[in-house]
Parts: sequence; structure tokens; C-alpha cells
Amino acid sequence: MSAWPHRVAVVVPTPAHSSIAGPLTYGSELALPPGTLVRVPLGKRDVLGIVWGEAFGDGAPVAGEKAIGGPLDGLPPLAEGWRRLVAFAAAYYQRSVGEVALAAVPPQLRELSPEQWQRRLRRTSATAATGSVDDPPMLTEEQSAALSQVRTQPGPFLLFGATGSGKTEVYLRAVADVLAADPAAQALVMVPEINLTPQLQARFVERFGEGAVVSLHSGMTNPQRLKAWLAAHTGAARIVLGTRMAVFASLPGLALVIVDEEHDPSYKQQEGARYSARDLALYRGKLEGAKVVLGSATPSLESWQASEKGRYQRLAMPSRVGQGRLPEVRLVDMNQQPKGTVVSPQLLAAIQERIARGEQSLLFLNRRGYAPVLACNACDWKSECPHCSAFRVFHKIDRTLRCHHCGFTERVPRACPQCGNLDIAPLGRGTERLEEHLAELFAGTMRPDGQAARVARMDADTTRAKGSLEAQLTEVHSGAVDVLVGTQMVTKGHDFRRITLVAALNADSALFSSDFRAPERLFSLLMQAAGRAGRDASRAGHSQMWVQTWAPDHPLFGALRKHDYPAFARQQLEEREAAAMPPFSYQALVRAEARTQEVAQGFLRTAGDAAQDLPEAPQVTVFPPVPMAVQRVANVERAQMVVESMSRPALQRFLAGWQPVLQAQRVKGLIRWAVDVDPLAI
DNA sequence: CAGCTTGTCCTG
DNA sequence: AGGACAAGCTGG
Repeated sequence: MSAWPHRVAVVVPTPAHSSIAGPLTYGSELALPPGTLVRVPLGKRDVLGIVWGEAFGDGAPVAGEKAIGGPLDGLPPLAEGWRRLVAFAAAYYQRSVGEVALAAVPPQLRELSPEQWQRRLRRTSATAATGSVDDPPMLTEEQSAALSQVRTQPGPFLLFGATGSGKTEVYLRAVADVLAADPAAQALVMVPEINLTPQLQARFVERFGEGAVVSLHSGMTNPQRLKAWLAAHTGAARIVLGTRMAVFASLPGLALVIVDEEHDPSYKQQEGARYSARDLALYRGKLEGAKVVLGSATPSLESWQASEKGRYQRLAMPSRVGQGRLPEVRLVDMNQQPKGTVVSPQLLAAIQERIARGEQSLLFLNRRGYAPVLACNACDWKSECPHCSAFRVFHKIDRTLRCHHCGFTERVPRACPQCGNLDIAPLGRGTERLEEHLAELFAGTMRPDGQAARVARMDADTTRAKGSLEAQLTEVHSGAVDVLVGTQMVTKGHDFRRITLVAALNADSALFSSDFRAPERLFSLLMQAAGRAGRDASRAGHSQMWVQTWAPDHPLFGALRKHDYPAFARQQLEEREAAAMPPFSYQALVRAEARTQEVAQGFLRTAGDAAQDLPEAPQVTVFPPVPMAVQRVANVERAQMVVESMSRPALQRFLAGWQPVLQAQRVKGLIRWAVDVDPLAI
């Protein structure tokens, strides 16, 4: 007999690499239901764990078996639906259950002592208020039609709505419906970026009241996060808004999940368990009987294909609400421009016209800093990072060379470090230099009020400080800025009313990369950017979207001109099908990091060879290992290997069988390795 | 040979 | 993961 009346299986935060990937057995005085949060001793420390079930067998205690430290009193256990979601995610993305489970609860649960915990719980009181607070606007016919489908059909739904078609109002009404139908019902609304949560939160609070809505994202402090999590877990909060991590929120009454901008790559977690929050949202909906609505103006080709095949129900909202037409698209063929042209003369003239009329222009260039490279004019020196296989970017503002991969920063050398020549010059152009260049060009251009034109810049460097993003947005809205230069962050979500011209300067460089998803991303980016122009109906008549491109004949631009996503999707899906690419095949990636490229690739090659013995091997193609695009980061060599199958279940079984093979391999000099299932970039 | 960094092992 | 312990590097 065991020394304790009960024995429970507990998951603890250990990664899949370690020898203990499964639950551990502990003794307990009390019978603890699955989902109970407990403190348990692990090695020399105490960790937080979650009871996963009864331990098998009640015979002699396992050697060294310990007792749990005690449950977190007063906290209801995590529901079965939540546990099944976690278990699925762990299996699907090749991680341990404990790692996924413990990463999905607020970190502060781990830190609080039992006394602090009690104090914390006493303070948390339910303050829920529901019912319509503001006056909801009239729905358009398209919105009503979409809503009645959501009401009456099982879903999942793909809400295919143009920018400005009023998707958010549909979300608000759909949430109101499920909350009204059941007093215990809860809704989960996800957005791709933290920046987008405050404005969404404002809309939901306006409609449902302060106490009903909580946010969950990584930008919150630990106490804030704990508070929001508890409100959702206890059912006090009826609506949870958040980024991808919110898909794991504990929501005992979950009835509706909304994934806004479902095509956005930010839904894919890029470290630890590399889950897709969009895909997990669909799984969670099925598991818990909650409806799922995916929304986008440019859906992912995966979702579009699913809606073509009838697996998702498509709800189309093609019209813009109370706003102007979509802008006219203008292409500038950069092959026809003199070498070294940054902004073509036609585009400059068009911007100048806007300034004179008192309208705003938005230019985006996907390159931070002043110049991407600094080079010596006498020898072949370039500003390479000593730790990475990449150039350090020249930032003029503080006269530094900064590596955007490892962060290594140095002052700009006075002379060439290699030959001593004093003539070292920036090569290429980033947002900083573009801003400077445009400010010079437009110095003499006057606005209608007689003032000189003003150029401003918005990118990760100018918005780093807390609150500076909001401050900059306010400035743009007030009309103080005539020309706004930025990276693609300016294309997301913000409602710039007075902008009538949007221009993408070098966006198409992606088309020359080997990534098969590049056209999809570019199309989505350009459509989204186009949506920034002419939001004000009175000015929309002459709003324009300019694209400077080296590949004007790419079919993507034909579809863009007509704002025709379905045509673009059709063309892309044909290409993907012919090449047996996703969504017509399924992929996984194994990445390895090591001291040398040989070790990293050797690890992958040996693992790949060993995989040929797995029963699923005939249905799976294992490609040879290759160095990653940025081969070395912070003095670590990186390599990867693609694994592909026409069958998702076969790939899943293959990966599950392969995991122990990968783990068993002990290689000197190997730093770490990881599997990425359904990778977004290869 | 101390005193540190770097690597490997183990956790119920 | 994170802590513990064992194995390699520099300094005088």
C-alpha cells in the first residue's frame, strides 16, 4: 500500500526533450479532481503542476515518490475542455503536456505564496454587467445576412469582408447573441497584435460595459494578467479579448470564438510550442461546441480553400459601410526608372498634389534604420555583424551600426576598419533616410494654410517608448503631418481619415524570395494598405494606392487592381495544387542550432536517415537539411529540414514516432533542436 | 590549482 | 525549464 490515501498524476513544466514528458505520480491526502492546480516538489524546488488524473495502480509506491505540496485553495479546477485542448496542442505540436499546460496559465500563479494567494482571491469579486450599453448602429443588409447565418448555422464561418465592411459590428452582435441566449455563456475574441487590443476593447466596453470584458496579451503586467485570467476562469468576465495566447484562456462557458484577421501570420507562435492560435481556435470550437468565426478581407489560402470545399461556411460582405470606393491602383514599373530611383517622379508629383490640397499620404518601406548597409568606397568592407551572417544596419540618429538579428550595436567607425579609408557611405535606404530625403524634397511645398509640409516617420524605433505609438497616431489624425513614412506597422488597423494616397515602395522584394507564401503575404499587405486610403467618403473619389514594383506583370497585380481577392486566390491555389504545396500537402520543419553548420546538418541528416525505418516513411518525404536563410545568429549556426506529406494524419503519426529518435540522438556541439508543425516560412 | 565558464544529467 | 555537479580555460 501507498503511504498516502490517494495518488494522482500531475503534469509539470518540463519540456518534451527531457526524460519526463508525461505526468508524474504524487501522493495526496485528498482526492483531487483533474484540473486542480497544485504545488509539487520537483527535484530541489517547488513547482506548479496540474492534476491530470488518477495515477495508475495503487500498489507499492514508486521509488522516491513524494507528496504534493497542496492545492491552490479556492480555485475551481480547469475544465475538461481546456485540458483536452492542451493535450491536443501538445501532441499536435510535438511538445510535452506539462510545458503547454503550465505556459497557458498566468505566470504569477507560480510566484504567489499560499497567503498571498488567499488575499488575492478575496479581492476578486464578480462585477459582471451585461446588456447593451451604447446604441448599436443599424445593420446593413450584408451584415444582417451574415449574422443570421451565424445564428442558424453550425459553422465554422469564414467572414469574408472588405476593409471597412463592418466586420467588427458583426462580431459585436454575434457576441451579444450568445451572451443573451445563456447567462453563463462566454465569448473569446482574438486579434493578431497587441496594438489592436485597446481600440477593440473600447468598442466592446462601450457595448457590454466595463466589468464584462477583459484582455489577455503578453504586454500586460503579471498582476493584470492574473486578474484577467481569474475573471475569465471564474466566469465573472463574459468576453475575453486577446492575442494568440488567449486561445488557451480558461473559459468554462465558451460559446463563441472570433478570430479577426485570421490570415495574419502573428497567430503562429514562433517559439516554444509553435502553435497556430487560429487552428487551435477551430479545434477548441469543435471540442466545446462553440461557434467559430474567422474574419478577413484576404483570408489565408488554407481557410479560403476550406470555404471553397464547404468545410467552412463563407459569409461575404463585399461593400464598404458609409465610406468611399476602394482606391485606384497605380503601378510604377521600376525597370523603366533610372537606376537608384527611390521614389519615382510620378509618385512624387502625386504626393505634392495631396500636400497642396491638404490631404495626407502614407508611404511604406519595409526597412528600418537609415541604410541597410554601410560600405567602404575603397575596399570591399561592408558593415557585417561579427556574430551573424547579416549586415548591421546604419542608424544615423545615434550614429550606430545595429544588428537586427542579435542586437549587437557599435558606434559607426570614423574610418573603414579594414583599410582606414575615411570615405565610407550608406548603401540603400531605410525609413530614416527616406524621411530625411522626403523632408528635403518637400521643404518648399506649401500646404493650403501656407505652412511648410511636414514629414513624419513611424516604425519600431519611433514607437518603442510606451505611449509613443498613441502620441504619433494622434498627431497624424490631427492633420499636423502631411506625409507619413513607416514600415508595414502603419498599414494595420489604424483609421487614418484624411489619407488619400498610399504607396508601397519596395514591397515586392518578397516576390524574389524562395518562400512560396510570399505572394499571399504581399497581396494581403497591399490590400490592407489600400484599405487605409479614402476611408473618408468625401475624399475617396480620387484616392490612390501606388505600388512601385520590379515585376509589374505578376498576376498578383492584376487582381490587386480590381481589388479581387477571389481571383488572386484562384490563381494561387492552382499554382499550389500543381506543385503539391499547402494547403494541398502538409509540412513540418526540424530546426537545429549548433556551434558549427556541420554539426547542425549532421544531426538532421542522421535523424532523417533513421526516420526511413518508421512505418509511415513511404507516405512522407524528408528533404535534405539546408542552412537557414540567416545561417548564423549570435554565433550559433542554424540549419533546417523540411518534412512533407499529402496526409496530415500520416505526418502526425510520423512525427510522433520520430520524436524518440530525435531525442535519443546525443550530438556534441548541438545546442538545441525543435519541430515546427505547419510552419509559415520555410 | 583556484575560480570561473560551459556542458550534461536529472527531476516522481 | 532550472538546478546541480562535472569538466574544460586562464591566470600567474
